[in-house]
Amino acid sequence: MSGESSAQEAENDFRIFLTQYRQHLKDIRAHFAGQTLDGADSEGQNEGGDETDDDNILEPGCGMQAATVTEDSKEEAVDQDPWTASEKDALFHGLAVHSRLRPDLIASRIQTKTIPEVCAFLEALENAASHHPLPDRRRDTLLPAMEVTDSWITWEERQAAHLLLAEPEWEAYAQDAQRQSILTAHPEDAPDSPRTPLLAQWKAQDALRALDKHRLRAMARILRHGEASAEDGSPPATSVPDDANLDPVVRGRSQSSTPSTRELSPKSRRRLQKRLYMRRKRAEKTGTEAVQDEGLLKVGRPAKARPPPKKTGPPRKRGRRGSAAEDADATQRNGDGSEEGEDEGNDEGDDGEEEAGKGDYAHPHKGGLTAPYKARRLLQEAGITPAVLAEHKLDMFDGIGVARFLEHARDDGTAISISRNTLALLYDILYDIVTEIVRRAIVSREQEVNLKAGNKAWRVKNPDGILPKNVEHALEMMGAGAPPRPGKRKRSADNEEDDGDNWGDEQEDGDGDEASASDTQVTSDAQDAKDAQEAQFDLAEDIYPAFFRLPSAYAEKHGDILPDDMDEEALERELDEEDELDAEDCVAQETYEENLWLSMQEQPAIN
DNA sequence: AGCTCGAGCTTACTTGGAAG
DNA sequence: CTTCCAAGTAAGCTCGAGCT
Repeated sequence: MSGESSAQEAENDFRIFLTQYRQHLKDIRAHFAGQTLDGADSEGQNEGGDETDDDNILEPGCGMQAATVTEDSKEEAVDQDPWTASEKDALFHGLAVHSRLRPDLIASRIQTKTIPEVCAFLEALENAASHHPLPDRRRDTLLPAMEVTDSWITWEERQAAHLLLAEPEWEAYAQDAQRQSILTAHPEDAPDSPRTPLLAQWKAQDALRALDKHRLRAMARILRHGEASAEDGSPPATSVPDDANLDPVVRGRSQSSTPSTRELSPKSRRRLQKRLYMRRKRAEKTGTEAVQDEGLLKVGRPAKARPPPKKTGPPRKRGRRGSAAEDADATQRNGDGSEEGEDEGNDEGDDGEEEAGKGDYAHPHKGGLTAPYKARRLLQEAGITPAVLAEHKLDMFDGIGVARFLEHARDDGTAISISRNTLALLYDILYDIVTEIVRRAIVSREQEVNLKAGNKAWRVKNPDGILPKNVEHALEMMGAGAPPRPGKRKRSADNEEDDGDNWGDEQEDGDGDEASASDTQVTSDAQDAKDAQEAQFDLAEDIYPAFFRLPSAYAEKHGDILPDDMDEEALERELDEEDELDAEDCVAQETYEENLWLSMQEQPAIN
């Protein structure tokens, strides 16, 4: 057949897949919203239809306390905090989304109830259900799990690949349409039109949507500049200063800060001394004069002069080069202004390209802006400042570290990026975890201080301070072991012994020096390596381990799995039934897949 | 405190290829 | 042919760590 008809066929397949995919998406969203497939909310519906006549009793919105579930279960379910209607709503919502086996997830959804309280409520519900037995439901009335053949999976994979390509385009289109409608609602000539701030906001959003390694590095640079200006006490820059616009001398010393040596801490003083020493050594090596300014120098390779243009011939066309390229050019030239030996290069410049090969000049063939510079320029033009990054929750992670992770994430060298939303989500997760750790550490410390206050044998030096061991205790309570402490690379044997002794001492009366606890660490290299390896595979699940609750009905039957007086005939019968059910399921599966293939032949509704 | 080494980072240069 | 692009590379700076 012709390629045209096969293309049409593929397009039709994709439309069918899309219809199914959207339905599936809708179902999943309904599930997580706690709704049943027919769109009704899950209120009052327990899993497996556990309640029949009790709908009115267990209805979450009825405002009754859990203690009123049944008379018999009153004792178990009574607790100090009666369940409000909204809490019961949330509980049934959670039951629909998760299951009765995961009270931890349900409790986290309710937020105001603990796992034991949820367990007590579920127990009460089960007791209530046991007093109102359900009609015997045969297993063959339940829908089997459907297994499809490889050919269907291959077909779905193919369609999914198409979807993956098409989705970003659709999203962009939908967003454009939305923005256009907003702009239409706000005419430009209207007084106090929010168009300008909106456009600026959208530009920033677009610049930060997909963050590749270059943008991540540019972000890290912006944040670093922000921090540096904050430390200097200078007003925060509204945007990253463009080096090209700075005076070369100022730029060379842009990070210079010259505090008096006497004001410096011993650590800073030593750092400064080393810095100056290294400058002297480098100057000796190159035969130049060392810069004795205490501030930081401009890092990076110094720029060479460019050879002058040819005296004959037409002037070079510079039409398509952007202004930034001109700026970069200027940067490179200006950069040399502060360097030693620059004058010679300029003096000899009139000799033209003859001299270019001698190394005094840069190569006459000048490159354009490279990707890192373009990313930097893009963010600058979009008005990305540390405040904007903070607003988008992008100031938590080190951009360089994330960029390096992305670089190593794929072996095939494919360029990949990370979504702004993903980073913001990680920010939220980290925020939640750290908040919980801090909360538990404070509680741990308060309890410890209270306990010790009643006994004169204990001496608490700093009752308001949180100790590392409190944090470790908090981590233990959350099911995560204490992270490996940062180790030192090499220590002499005697030092290690000293540390070992101190470690024990400071564990006992560590109240005096909380901040320097990391100095007291002693772990063997092998242990460090092992811990590091374990830490590498830590996941969020390790922080919050799953809490399973086996319903009491299961626990009671535990002893009867293989009774001694087993009825062989009954067992045979049950196994035969099992086989029959399996056979029926297989037939159902085949029918199901046949229907799937048939549904492809129907023209789907295009939406 | 002086000195050395090396990692890590930034910046600019080089150069082959693509695009106009 | 000119201009632009971008990966790779060179050059320089800072700083941590460790030795003497």
